[in-house]
Amino acid sequence: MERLRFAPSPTGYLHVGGARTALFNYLYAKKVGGTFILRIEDTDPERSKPEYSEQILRSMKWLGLHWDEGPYYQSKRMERYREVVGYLLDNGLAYECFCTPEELEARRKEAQKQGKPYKYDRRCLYLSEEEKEKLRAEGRKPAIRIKLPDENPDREIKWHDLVKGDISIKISELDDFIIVRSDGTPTYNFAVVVDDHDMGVTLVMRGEDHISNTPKQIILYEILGWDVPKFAHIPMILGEDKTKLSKRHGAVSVEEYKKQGYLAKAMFNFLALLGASYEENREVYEPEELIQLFDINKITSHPAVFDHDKLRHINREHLKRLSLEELKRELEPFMEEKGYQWPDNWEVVLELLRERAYTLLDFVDKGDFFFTDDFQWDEKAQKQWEKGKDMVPALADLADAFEALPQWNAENIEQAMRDVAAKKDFKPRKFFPIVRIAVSGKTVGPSLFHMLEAMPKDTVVRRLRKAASQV
RNA sequence: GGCCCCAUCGUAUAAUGGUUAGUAUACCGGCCUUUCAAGCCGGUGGUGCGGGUUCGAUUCCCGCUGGGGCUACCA
Repeated sequence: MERLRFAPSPTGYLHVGGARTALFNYLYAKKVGGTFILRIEDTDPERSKPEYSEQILRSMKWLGLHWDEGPYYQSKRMERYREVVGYLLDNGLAYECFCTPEELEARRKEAQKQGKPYKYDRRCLYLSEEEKEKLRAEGRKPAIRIKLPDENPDREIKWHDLVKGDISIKISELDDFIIVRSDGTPTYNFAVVVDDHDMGVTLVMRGEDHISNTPKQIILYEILGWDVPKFAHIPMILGEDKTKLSKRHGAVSVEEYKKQGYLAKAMFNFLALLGASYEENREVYEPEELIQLFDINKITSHPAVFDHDKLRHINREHLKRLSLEELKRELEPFMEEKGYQWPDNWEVVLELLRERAYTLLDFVDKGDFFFTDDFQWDEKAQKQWEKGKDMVPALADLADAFEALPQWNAENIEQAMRDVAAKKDFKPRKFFPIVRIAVSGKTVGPSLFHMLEAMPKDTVVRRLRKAASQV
């Protein structure tokens, strides 16, 4: 039975990179009937914030990344870490280090200045009890370092990465890294090993930025005599400029995309296909399909640029697939935000609007005139209106014609419009856009006759009269 | 600087030791339409460079270049 985990640190919102890592773990676990564990890595008291944990959990739920176990919090497992450290210390596998961060930083800088690679020099490994007591008396609080095996510096730490293939690094590249801070809290490389072991994790799937941590962790497993899990490192997500995706690239948190009107399903779909593909000629999938299709061997080994255009396209496709009831439900928060009310014929309106909507936000932006009299005229509409000023008075005639219609339907509407245009000697293609602007404030939108049909007659007449009087 | 990872149209990807190097998106053009979309049709655009191996490399090997990651008492 495979056990996987997603282990975010609550130092910020869930961003799309983390979401994709979580997604791949989720897909893998679901595909093989394994367990998906959620663990919050909050060992850094400086940077971890509870509100971020909440935010991350919320984003994961929204995306449909449901975990089977957890969330576990590392901050609640301190006793266990102490226990393991005790074992390491008692057996001479780790040792206290009294060097301060400042001293270490200075040595690092010095080494850099001389162009030498920096490694901790193990000076504290050889401290006598008296010396340690003296340092303690000075008020120094020791950190704890792991003692790396040093019998063969040429020895290579290697593993077969499920995404990257064979990776190896000489043990001499590593140094005695800190596993417990002087305040007693464990560091990432230590806590992660203890947790993954305790939680029975069989496959560690995480971002590529963790590759260099992997050898350290493998050594820890070895020193502790524990089984080493499988590893899979998935490539980073990059921004348009091909550097690691970050805030300066614009929207990066899952929450933001939700606010911008993206469907959870679409995000799920897009992320699952970012750095993987399953069938030619197809890219729109339901989450269940992606679970069935998931194959870790299909994940590419190079980083991928986050393409907003593609996301928009995928979102549009999912928007089209929704039933009108589902669509209405998704739209509810956006309508509420704007203070809009649903018209009785909301189905007709949504049908008209969704043909050119990329996001949920488009419905309330591009379709504002369906929901309120207080809609905005966009810039193009203003300009075109100015150019067609001479036709504006005719809108009053059109209002009269509309009022006289026995039946408010597209055919009658079209006929009335053509009649008025003919009577005034206007070309339909010149006159119709003016009508559109008068009732919607836009130059583009749904089929005009059907759009008008979908609006209450009195609203249309009112807007035409108001516009006509603006000359 | 050191270590590690990576390299196919702008982007995401497919493919094979021999193909007209495919698909999607984006872009451009046409049809359609009152407009914008959608749809249909068509188009521009790619194997980073240099060596090998080979009858033949985009594919395999090496080097280079380029990009990315890590280099913390962050995760």
